[in-house]
Amino acid sequence: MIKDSKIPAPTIERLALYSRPLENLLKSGTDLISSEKLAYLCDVSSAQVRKDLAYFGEFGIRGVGYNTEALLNEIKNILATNREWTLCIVGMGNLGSAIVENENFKKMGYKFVAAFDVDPEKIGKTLPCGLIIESLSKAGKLVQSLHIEIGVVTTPPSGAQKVSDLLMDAGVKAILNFTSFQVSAPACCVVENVDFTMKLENLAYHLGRSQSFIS
Amino acid sequence: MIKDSKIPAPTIERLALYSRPLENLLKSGTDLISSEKLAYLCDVSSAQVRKDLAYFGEFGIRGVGYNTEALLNEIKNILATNREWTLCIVGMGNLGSAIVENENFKKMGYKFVAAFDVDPEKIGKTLPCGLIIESLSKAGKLVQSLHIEIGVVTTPPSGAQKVSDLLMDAGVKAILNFTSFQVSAPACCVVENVDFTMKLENLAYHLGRSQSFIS
DNA sequence: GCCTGTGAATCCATTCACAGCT
DNA sequence: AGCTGTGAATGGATTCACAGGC
Repeated sequence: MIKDSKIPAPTIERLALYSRPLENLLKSGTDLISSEKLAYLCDVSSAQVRKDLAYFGEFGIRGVGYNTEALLNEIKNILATNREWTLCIVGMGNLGSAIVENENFKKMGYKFVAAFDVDPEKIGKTLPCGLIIESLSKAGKLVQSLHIEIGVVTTPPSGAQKVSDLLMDAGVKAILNFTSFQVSAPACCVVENVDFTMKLENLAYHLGRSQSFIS
Repeated sequence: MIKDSKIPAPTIERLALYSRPLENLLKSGTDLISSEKLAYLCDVSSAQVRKDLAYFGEFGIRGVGYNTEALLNEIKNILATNREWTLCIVGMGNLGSAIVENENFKKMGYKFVAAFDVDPEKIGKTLPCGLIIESLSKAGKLVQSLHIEIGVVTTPPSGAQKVSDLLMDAGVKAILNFTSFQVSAPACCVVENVDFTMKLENLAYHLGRSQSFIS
């Protein structure tokens, strides 16, 4: 199904991007879409859309466009988002709680089956979603018995690497890290770091520059 | 202070990255750092560190390295994070609430001065941080009177563009968008889209591929 | 005529390798 | 000797432009 080995990382990110408007188009009954239109909806170039898709096959019809539903299915298949994934989360502060409760994740097939913390105050409490907060010391066993595939880290930054290592040792194959500490991992695992204070610093940079033009 | 116009976007992102370990090094009393060491801590190449910094000036001493404190200050100055920024947030669901409460933001100088929602159930409620949730209809006036510079959007995706437009019309110069809808903006404004379900899809892609090697 | 798929050309970012300073 | 700063070389990704099929 997949043509060949080396696909640019930005291409993968954009596939996820493309799937968003496709989902909407499908609901609204639009069953045909051109690269031009999809590109517009995602704020990229049409050549980019065509090239990205061409890495994985020939999904379109020349002179016509892409079938919305078929294309969306292909993308989901490529991204492996047409199945359920089993996750756990460590660090049940404000952010962690918000993330487990997020209905969107569940809708998209990301299912939290365990929540951990080290704070004795929190351990044992039941979350609105029904999960009971477990001691982090149980993570090793639960990752195995519940076949947890992805670990989400929302601890303070100082604990991020240790927690990630613990989860990966226990068998987790991917880490989604929300702390400001850049987590590293062996080649067998994948890590995504999502530090959103970094995004704010980016905004600050641009604002700072445009303001200095005025003064 | 800044050498010239076109600086690569990845460079800006990495400056924020560099500031994290520098902050720690400063606290631990390390007052000298080489590009090699800093690179190691951030998981990039030392040439990359030097090139990134060289866009903005000559901060190091040949044969010696960089002064930790001076370098951190330069970076903060470049990113314009050595001052306070005034923010508001729209959409007080789980995620929105978690973000306003985030102590880290405040510590870094990002100060929320208003929180909005459209849900009459939520309007008027007081948040733990002390802010009262206001009706979105008051956003126009409050953005002006409180000199709000950055708007954070944590609404459902369907409302993201409308809310962003409203905030930008009112005078906000930057949007941090947490919804899955890709918000676009006029040239005078900056938008950062932080869709973390996209990060999960990325992980799923890699996991899906490595599993298909086994089967 | 219209729109996809794709080699070729272009653009951009990273890495190399070394000159220059301490 | 050690480490920065930087032109030159390399490697990737995006855009161009058009051939191929509807």
